[in-house]
Amino acid sequence: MLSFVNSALYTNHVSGVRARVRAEMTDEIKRRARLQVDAAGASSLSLRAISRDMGTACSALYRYFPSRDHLLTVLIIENYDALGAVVEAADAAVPREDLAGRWRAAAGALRRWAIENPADYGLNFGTPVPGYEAPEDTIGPGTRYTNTLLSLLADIHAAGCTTRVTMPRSPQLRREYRAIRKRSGVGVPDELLLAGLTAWMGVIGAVSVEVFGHLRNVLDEPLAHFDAMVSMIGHELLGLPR
Amino acid sequence: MLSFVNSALYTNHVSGVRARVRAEMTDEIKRRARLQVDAAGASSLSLRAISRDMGTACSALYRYFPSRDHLLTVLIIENYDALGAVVEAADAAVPREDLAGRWRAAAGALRRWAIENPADYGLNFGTPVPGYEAPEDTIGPGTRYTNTLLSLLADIHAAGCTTRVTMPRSPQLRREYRAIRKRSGVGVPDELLLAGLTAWMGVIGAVSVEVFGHLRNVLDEPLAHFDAMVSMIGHELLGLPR
DNA sequence: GCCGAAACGCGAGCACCGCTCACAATAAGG
DNA sequence: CCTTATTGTGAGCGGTGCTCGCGTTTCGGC
Repeated sequence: MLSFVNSALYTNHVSGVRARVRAEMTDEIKRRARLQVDAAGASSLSLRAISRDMGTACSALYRYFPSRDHLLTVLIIENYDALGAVVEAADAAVPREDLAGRWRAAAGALRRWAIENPADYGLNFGTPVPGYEAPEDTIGPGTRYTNTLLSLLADIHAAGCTTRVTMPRSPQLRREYRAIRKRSGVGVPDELLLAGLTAWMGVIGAVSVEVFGHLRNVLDEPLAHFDAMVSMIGHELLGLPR
Repeated sequence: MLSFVNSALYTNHVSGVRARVRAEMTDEIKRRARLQVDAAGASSLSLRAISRDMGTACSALYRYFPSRDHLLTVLIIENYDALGAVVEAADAAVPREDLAGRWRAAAGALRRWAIENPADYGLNFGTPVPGYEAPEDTIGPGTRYTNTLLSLLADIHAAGCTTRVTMPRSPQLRREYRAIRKRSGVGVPDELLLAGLTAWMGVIGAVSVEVFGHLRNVLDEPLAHFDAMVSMIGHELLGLPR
């Protein structure tokens, strides 16, 4: 998929009255789209409904977004950015040396954002739209919250925390981890990388299971369990002090 | 939502030619629906397309399924059943006393089913359809694969495996876990329950992250990491022998 | 075997959707 | 001022889920 954001059309010029009203229009469309997604899920986002609410012709919206999927892509990008912002802020609010507190804060912020924006979380972390398949524009912002977790992992390693986790004797897996280190620039040993990936997937799984409704007849108040799980993962897998 | 499966309409009588052709028709609709879901995702399941392929009027399908959502519900129930079957079979194929092997087999079977049926996995474990919200008919079959994991957890406890995991001093969480024990009838201690829930959520998270495409620029071959993670969780959290 | 009742298939139709296109109105810039 | 690019419009195409009245077919009890 081409990066429509930077194409000739759909580009806001830096100056001029027309550019300003165009930006306002774009924001208004996104705002109403987000309302619809939050109210009834991404699958029922309707450009016609937006145009009806705005009092314009439905075809006018295609001057701002080439298709419904592109509008969804913009929402996904903004979601990744918002999630990255809250995770970064939560991490930054804890003293650098309190590694366990930073881990708990980052994981808790991710969960809180998901609980407060379930439709947005579902849009980014749920079932992908069939023909859609994540355009290039999304992978950049998508790494923002994972970068926070990765640099936390690097700090954990730098602080000398030792994992109890051991690596299996798998050359293929060691090659994979080496590639991750190269791409991310985070030089943590294999054992800590395995622990960190497991911690990440555990948090994503816990949040997904809760937000997607699979805990309805299991836990009445999932927050207590989530906190216990995150603390436990930090101590048992990441080697953080209690 | 009412349990339409047992309503006066949509119920197959036990005898008669008409009942048989009705059952065949129902199966044919489900078969083609599953083909559509696997090909293009659940959101693009179209009763009209099914009727076109079958050469019948689209309104005729409503004699068999009251709505598109009810057809999806039936598919979800069958998915839970199929997943439960493969997890049970994988667990049953390992000697009872090989607890670590059973854990690896069950988790691996869940992942394999998800990889082989990504659209079905997304249907059951992904973003829920907005107005939909899991009717009562689904929670029964939905517990089948979790029951396998729960009884495995009970066997782990009965075998005397000791978890390193410790519980936080939270009366609320202990109350929640007591309720889980009561509902499930599995009498494992709080620490093992915390470890087991974490293990379950870790597996769901790992599978979701992979199936939903979030590992594309992270891991080339996620199987090796998944196996390492599952083994590590079994050893470090569930207290299983290596 | 007959006959009323239930189930069935059909086609038209309603309201909605994404998206396209020719056309008119409008604003920007040389 | 006037050309040119941008914007808004409304009709229209093909698609969707779903409803309803109609005629037909089959079942079950008498």
